[in-house]
Formats: sequence, structure tokens, C-alpha cells
Amino acid sequence: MSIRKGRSVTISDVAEAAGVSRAAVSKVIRDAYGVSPGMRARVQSAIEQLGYRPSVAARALRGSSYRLGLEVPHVNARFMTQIMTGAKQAVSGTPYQVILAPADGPEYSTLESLADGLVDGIIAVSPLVDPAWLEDLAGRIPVVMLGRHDTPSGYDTVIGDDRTGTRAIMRHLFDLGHRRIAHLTEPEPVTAPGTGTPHAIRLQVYRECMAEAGLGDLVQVARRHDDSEPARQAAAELVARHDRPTAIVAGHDDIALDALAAVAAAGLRDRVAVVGYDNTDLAEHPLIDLTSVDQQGVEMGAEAATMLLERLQGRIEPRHYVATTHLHVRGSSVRPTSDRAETGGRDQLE
Amino acid sequence: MSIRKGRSVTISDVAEAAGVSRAAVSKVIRDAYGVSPGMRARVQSAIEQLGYRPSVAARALRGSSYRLGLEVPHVNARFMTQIMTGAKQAVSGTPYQVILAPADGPEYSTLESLADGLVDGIIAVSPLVDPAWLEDLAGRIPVVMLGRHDTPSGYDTVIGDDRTGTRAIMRHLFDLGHRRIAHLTEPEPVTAPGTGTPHAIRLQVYRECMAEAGLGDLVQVARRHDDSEPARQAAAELVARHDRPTAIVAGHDDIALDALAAVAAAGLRDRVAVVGYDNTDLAEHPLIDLTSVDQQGVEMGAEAATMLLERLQGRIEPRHYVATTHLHVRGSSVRPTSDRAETGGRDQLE
DNA sequence: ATGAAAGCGCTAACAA
DNA sequence: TTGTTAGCGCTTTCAT
Repeated sequence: MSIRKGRSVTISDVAEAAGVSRAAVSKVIRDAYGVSPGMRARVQSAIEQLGYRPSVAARALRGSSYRLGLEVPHVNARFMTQIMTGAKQAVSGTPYQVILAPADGPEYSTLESLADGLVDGIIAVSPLVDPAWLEDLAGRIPVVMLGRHDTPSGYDTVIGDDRTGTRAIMRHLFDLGHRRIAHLTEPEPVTAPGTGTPHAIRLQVYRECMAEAGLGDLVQVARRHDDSEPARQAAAELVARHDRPTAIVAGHDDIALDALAAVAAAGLRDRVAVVGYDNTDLAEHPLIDLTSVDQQGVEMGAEAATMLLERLQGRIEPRHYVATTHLHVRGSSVRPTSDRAETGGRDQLE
Repeated sequence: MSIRKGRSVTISDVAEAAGVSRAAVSKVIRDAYGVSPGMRARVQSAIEQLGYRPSVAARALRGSSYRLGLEVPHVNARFMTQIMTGAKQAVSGTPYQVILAPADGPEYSTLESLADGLVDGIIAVSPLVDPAWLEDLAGRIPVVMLGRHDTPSGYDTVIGDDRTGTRAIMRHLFDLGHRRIAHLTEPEPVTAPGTGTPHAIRLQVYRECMAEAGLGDLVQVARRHDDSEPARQAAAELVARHDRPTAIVAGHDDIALDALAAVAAAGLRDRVAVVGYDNTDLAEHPLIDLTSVDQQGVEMGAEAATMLLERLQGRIEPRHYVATTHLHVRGSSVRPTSDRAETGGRDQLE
């Protein structure tokens, strides 16, 4: 009769029902040291009987909320699915849960709102936030950043090997005979040199590879016009040019999808190659059939969550993890064909 | 000098800095009644100076966390993107934030973990949880359920007009001349009659339409073998049958994508029509070009969030919102062709 | 209009 | 091993 209508059952109710102290109940629910089997049993059964669930708010106020926050830049970024899957996988079996906070706007405020005591630790994909600000944030709450090529001291990082991945793409396209290769990527800010974002690296490596192949004058960089706008328009403009590229290297699969759309709409599906990055689940769809670099998104997510748990257990020194990449060649890697059929279409007959 | 290293600034720090009471600061940050302009100004500037951010945990313990939880069954369900977008839209301008909790397993525990004081209200897509259990949950925390065709008294619902949407699909296919129409949907539990899930309704209406058209004996229902497994395998089996359907009505776009994959892999792209549901962003991709029913996912998400806010402001009586549907006809709606080219392929030449 | 004080549910010292 | 006690940071009566 201690449960008043409308009020949820608290630790005191359990303690009373089990005839023990609240501290004892607290220890049981946290699996803490110093409880006799007998007491544990009595408390457990009282918990079951009353349907007790500890208040996250109260726990958070005093210690941990047992929640990890995953901040992602957009609700619909397909890559984040892999990250989330990995993170959930990594925390399964621990008392921790993962919650997702899509930014779709200023990342600072999303991150802060997570840090406001909602979660015990943060995994974030925020390429543009200031490193110093992050160090500060990391001083208040454990942080693991995804996709940052810096080596900060206050927080951990998990990245893919963008250099190797991009080189694999370029070599693949060169091998196919492509020379006029364009790069379709994110708006300026995300790709500015020195920012250390994956997209900045990919752009830089693209340039390097073109230069090394003596194709520096064929470099073409196109961008999504606006952040959170599809890249379709930019891709359409790219393929409409008189010096149309024979291959488009997209910054990631979502952009590649838009490139494929533009290429298909222009009826150039077998004349313009498209390569993506992330190897999201759609890449292998037979109608998409997109060549893409797998950078082990699930593993990255799992690693990030694991690192966070380590920090929550006391690790102080930073860790920086680099995931390996693997190029998946698919149908979108068409060979170049000469525009003016002067070679008699030999390439196509092969 | 009141800010000790490593400790975040609290309401007391602000109060002290502004030379007022903590209660006063509390009122200011909540925009509550009873603060003079002068005091408000002083407090505001103290907040700015110290970079004060209220602790969500402490607020939640005492009142509200100003967080709304959105529970979705899977991380990668494309439809949830629309819901989330709408929900974020609806709370923008309010002090509330939306956080996402993907279930990918037992929904009960995900919902409870949200209800454990993390959020002030819950929006959930959980077709299978017990209505009585939900009523109980709703007694402790405001709840809006998406995609439940019941009319509960304790919580609100937001649904699409599955009946009309499915009828539109069937009529469309009949008009194209299809008779052998199959339905590819979720595993048994989600589509069992009487559950009132959208998929149960869609299945039922599919059967009704077939029967009304005198095609009851051509009814073919196929399912994803396992929950959280792609429907590709089931779709492949469907198109490999000797009595292969000329059209496949998919339970939603994700399933339709798998159906398209199987159809494409079998080289039947222009012989088997595929129709989806939800009109997710991929449907309009030229390489997918999927006919699909738009059920206003963004609007549903916005409506759900708005209802939740209403409840937080005191509404008690339940509301039930039904979104309208609109069929988008695209290239995947091919006409039927007779298998044994006895009609001389007239349909194709047309 | 403002402040004092109690307490939300829990955990972490410390005592017993 | 178990219980007592003092807060965590905030909101909310209730005085003033």
C-alpha cells in the first residue's frame, strides 16, 4: 500500500518492502560490492514485485545516467546507421544505452544539450566544431569524436583511413583508363584544407593523385550548393559541361547517389563512372550497383562506444583509432568511352 | 572565483554573481511570472558571463527535462527520417528537444528506459506493444503513438489513412491491367488481423480489393522471413514461382526496394510492377523510380510532437489524427505482359 | 517582486 | 555486511 496512485515507485519503497536500507537497494541495482546473497535476493524480489525502475534523472544528478549520446550531423545521413549499429552492439551487455541526437543545425548546441547532464559520455560526428571548444567539453564529459584527423589530448578519435581509401579509388579509376576525373563533395567549409575533416583529406588526396598522374589540369571539383541540399543539381551541372568528366568521385555514398541520379537522368549511365564512399547498404542494390569504399562504419561505431566505456572506467590518456578501408568494385565503375566515336567504340566491344 | 576547476557552474553560482536568490534565477531561465526587468537583465548577464547551462538531470528530478523521446523500431527504417524531421520542426522555437531511441529489439525496454525520467514525453512507433501496457505507461508519462489504429483513451495516436492508401494502390494496378498481384509484407506478428497495425490493415485491404475484383484465388502473400532481415530473399522466391505475380505490393518502401532488387536481379524490371508505401526520398531516384504512397510522414511527425506538447501543457482528453495519403505514380508501375508472347507483345509496343 | 527552505530520488562517504 | 546521513542542482511553495 505504499504506492500512491500516479506516483512511481522509488528506491525507498523498495527498501521498505524488502526491509532494508535505501543504500542496500542502491548497491544491488548497481551490482556494487558488499551485499550478501540473502539481501540481494530479497531486494531483487521486492524490485520485481513493485516493478521498480531507478530514475535516470536522480541517478544522473548523483552519478551516472548510464546513457551515451551519439550526435550526428543529419537525420538522414546513411552512414550514421552503421555507426549507431556498432555503438549499440558495443554497449549491449553493459548497463549503458545509446541515444541519438541529430543536429541538423548548429552542432554546438546539440552537443551542449547532450552535455547538460543527459548522458555520461558523447560520441559525435562534428567535423567543424572548434578543437579548443571540444577540449573544453571533453574536460567536463568524456568525448569520442568520429572523423577528425587531429590528435587531441583530451578526447579520443575514431577515423577511417581516408588517405588509403581515396588512393584506392583513384588507382582503380586510372586502371580503368579514366583521366578526366571530377570530385563531387561537400560545401567549402567542410573541405577546407587544414580542417582535418575526412572530406578535406579526400579532396586533398584526389588532387595529389591527379597531379601525380600528370593530370593536374584536369582537376574538377564540384560541390553541393548548400549544406543539407542534395548534390543532384551540382552533379547535373557537372555532366552537362562540354568537358564532362568520365568519372565522378563522390565524397560519400549519399552524394554518389545524387551523382548517379544526375548521370542516369542524362542517359549517361554507361558512359560516366561514379564511385562513392562508406559502402552503405544501398551501394550493393542491383539498381544502384555503386562502387564504394567500405570504411567499416559498424566497427568504427563499436570502437567509439568501447573507448567511451573505457573512459568512463577511468582511462585518461587519449586513444586514436584508425579503421581500415576496402574498395568494393561494382557496376558503376564503367570504363571511359571516347565522346567522338573515333576509336570505333573499341572500348565498349573490348 | 566561485567556479572551481572541473566543476560546472550551477544555479547558485549565477545567483551569487547576480546578487539574487537561486529562485530568482530559476524563474528567469524558465520565463516564469514574477521577475522585474532589472533583475532579469542582471541574471541574464550573469548567465552569459559564467556560461551557465541548467542541469537537465536536476531539472528533470524536480520538474521537466525539456526533452521528448522518439522511439523507432529500427535504426535504418527510412520512414523514421520523415517522422524525426517533422518532430524537430514542431519543437523548434519551444524549449524542448527531441532525442531518438532506436529499439532494434524489445520495444518495451526501450520505452521504459525513456520513461525512466529521461524525457517529459514519448512519441513511439511500436505496433506490437500491448494496449493495456501502453495505457499504463501513458498514466505515468504523456505518450503519442504512431501507426496504431486503435482509439485508446490514455494516449494520442497519429496514423496514415492506410485503407485509402492501399485502395489507391490496388485500383492503380487494376487499371494498369494487373490481376496476379502479390503482397510482400512483414512477418506474421506485425500483420495479424486485429492488431490494428498499418501492415495488418494494408494486408486486409489488399485481400478485400482482390476479392472485390473477383481475384480472391490469385491472392499471394509473401513475407520477410525474419524480422530485421531484408525481404530480398522472399521477393526472389516470389518472382521465381511458376505463377509469378505481375505486380508486387510492398508493405513499405524498404521492402519495395528489396523487391526491386529481386526483380532486377531476375531481369524482370519491365515485366513485374512494384509499388511501395511511404514515398521515402529514394522512391523518386531515377534508378529506383518507385511508385509509392505518400502518407505525409513529416506532417505526422510534426503533429505527433505538437500533440505531445499540448499534453505537457495539460490536455487530458485523447486526440487521434489521421494523415491523408497521395499516390505517386512512377516508373516501377509497369503494365503486365503475358508470359507466353501470344499477344505479340502488344503491351510493350503499345 | 523577491527570498528562504524543503525536497525530488538517488549515491557515496562514513559509521556501526 | 549493513545502515545513516549528507548532499547532487534544481523547482516550488510559502513568507516577506
